[in-house]
Amino acid sequence: MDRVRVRFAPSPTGLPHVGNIRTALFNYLFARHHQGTFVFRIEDTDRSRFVEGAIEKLTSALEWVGIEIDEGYSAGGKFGPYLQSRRLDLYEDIASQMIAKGKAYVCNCSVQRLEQLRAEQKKAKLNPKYDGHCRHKNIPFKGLEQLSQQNAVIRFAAPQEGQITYNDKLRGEITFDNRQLDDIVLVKADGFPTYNFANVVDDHFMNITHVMRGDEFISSTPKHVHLYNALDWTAPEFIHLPIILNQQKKRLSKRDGSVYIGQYREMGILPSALRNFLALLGWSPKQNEEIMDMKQLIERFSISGITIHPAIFDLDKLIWINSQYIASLPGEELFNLAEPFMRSAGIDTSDIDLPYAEQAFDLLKSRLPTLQDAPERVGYFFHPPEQYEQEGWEKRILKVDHVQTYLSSFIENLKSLDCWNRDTVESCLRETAESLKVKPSILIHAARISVTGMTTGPGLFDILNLLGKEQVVSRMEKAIKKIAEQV
RNA sequence: GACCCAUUAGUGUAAGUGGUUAACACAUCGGCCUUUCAAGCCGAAGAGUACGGGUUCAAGUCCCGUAUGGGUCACCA
Repeated sequence: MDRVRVRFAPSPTGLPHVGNIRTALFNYLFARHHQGTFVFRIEDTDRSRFVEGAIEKLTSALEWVGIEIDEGYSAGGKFGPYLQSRRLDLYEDIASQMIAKGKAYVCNCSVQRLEQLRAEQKKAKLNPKYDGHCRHKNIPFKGLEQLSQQNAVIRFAAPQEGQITYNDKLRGEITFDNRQLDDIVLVKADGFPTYNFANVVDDHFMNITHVMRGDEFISSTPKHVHLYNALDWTAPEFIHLPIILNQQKKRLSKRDGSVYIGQYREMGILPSALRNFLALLGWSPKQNEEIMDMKQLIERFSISGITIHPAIFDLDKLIWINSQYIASLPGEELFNLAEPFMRSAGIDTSDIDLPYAEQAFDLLKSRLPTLQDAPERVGYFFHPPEQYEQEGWEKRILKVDHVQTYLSSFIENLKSLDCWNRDTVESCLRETAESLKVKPSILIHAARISVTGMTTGPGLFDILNLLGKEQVVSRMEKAIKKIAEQV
């Protein structure tokens, strides 16, 4: 096999979608697995759909999930430019060569005529298809720039009989009847090439060996193969990736919540987790291990593991993967990642002691599905509880006889502690409970909600230890005051 | 409508060229651990492979049909 060269070639028409990045990731993993090259090309041939800033967002989405561009837009390389709108001369050159050889022709059919033609064909229950009206009119080609004045396009003189078969690496041979195919437009009246044309020309000149793209291109691939044949070029290998559907097996849409990469970032999904999840969307490794870092993904990725049925986007699974990654992170790193989420929830982290925050996150990380959950779940390490969880407060405080007495004696005993650590705090609580003749759990639960405002969380002694004597005492005193108000 | 692609427990995926009682993960349920909630560990239940034919000693695996879902038939990509 030649040295692998693959490309990710999105059009800058909107925000980067999970499907886009999944395609990019598969290409990237394949390239890296074979020590090949990952090329990033921008297909901006539709000027009406161009969205300002889209290219930058695409680039940063790739960067965020850890895909490095070896060659292409923003990275450079010897097959550039990698922006199709800057390669117009090339397309013009190839198109005129094709016209000269009778493989393409200028067509000045009006849009109205084409619409009418399609309407009639539809009425007659025929396949909508260009009828070759201009195929033999030999309308002169005066260059791309003249096309709009001529109100004309360039069409491919496609083979009209026989069959075309191409090999899809995953599905095997796929055959189409040439009569089904059309004299597709190669260059539009605005002088820009169509996807079908530019994609073939660029893949050829950029020496692309494998085209890995969404399976919506299965039906248009025979047209591309015809173009390669007409130009006497060798076609690359084709690999069509399954579409991504939602759990209702419908096309993933905005209504499903999040389809754009940026939204996952906002949700507190780690890039490593999203990448891992995306890799599993339409691909499965030979072994059963599902948590894989980039290195492992590259090592294990192979075309034979790609699925051909639709891949279903399972958000629960993504969150599970995310929690696995969060739990495996060192507290310090987790804190850095969570800090923006803490800030936007109104928690001031500017003068937090780093080792302290680190420990807090170490305690919490096995119960943190996403970074977005951090403010709510670790908040009490950064500020006293503003309110107490209603049900828990009733059950663990209001319904417990003499609870104020219990807490008060616990406070007194804690105050007299010389050495404050997890063990001394624990034995202090257990001794207090014993002298009060209550089960330790009564005191534990009451202390937990008093100090954190919550009924769930890490082990109480870890919490008390980290919070420190001063905080613990003042929080419990505050809780006692609140009890007094309510009794 | 025509053409092309797909269809395995609730969900996602595995089962190289057809060959033991269809495997793994998520979710679910139970147990252990424990002050709670998670995590972790152990275990359970759950499909006979969309449906109907056929080929074969033997079929998720090959062939045909039907159903369902999806894609393409643009001067979009």
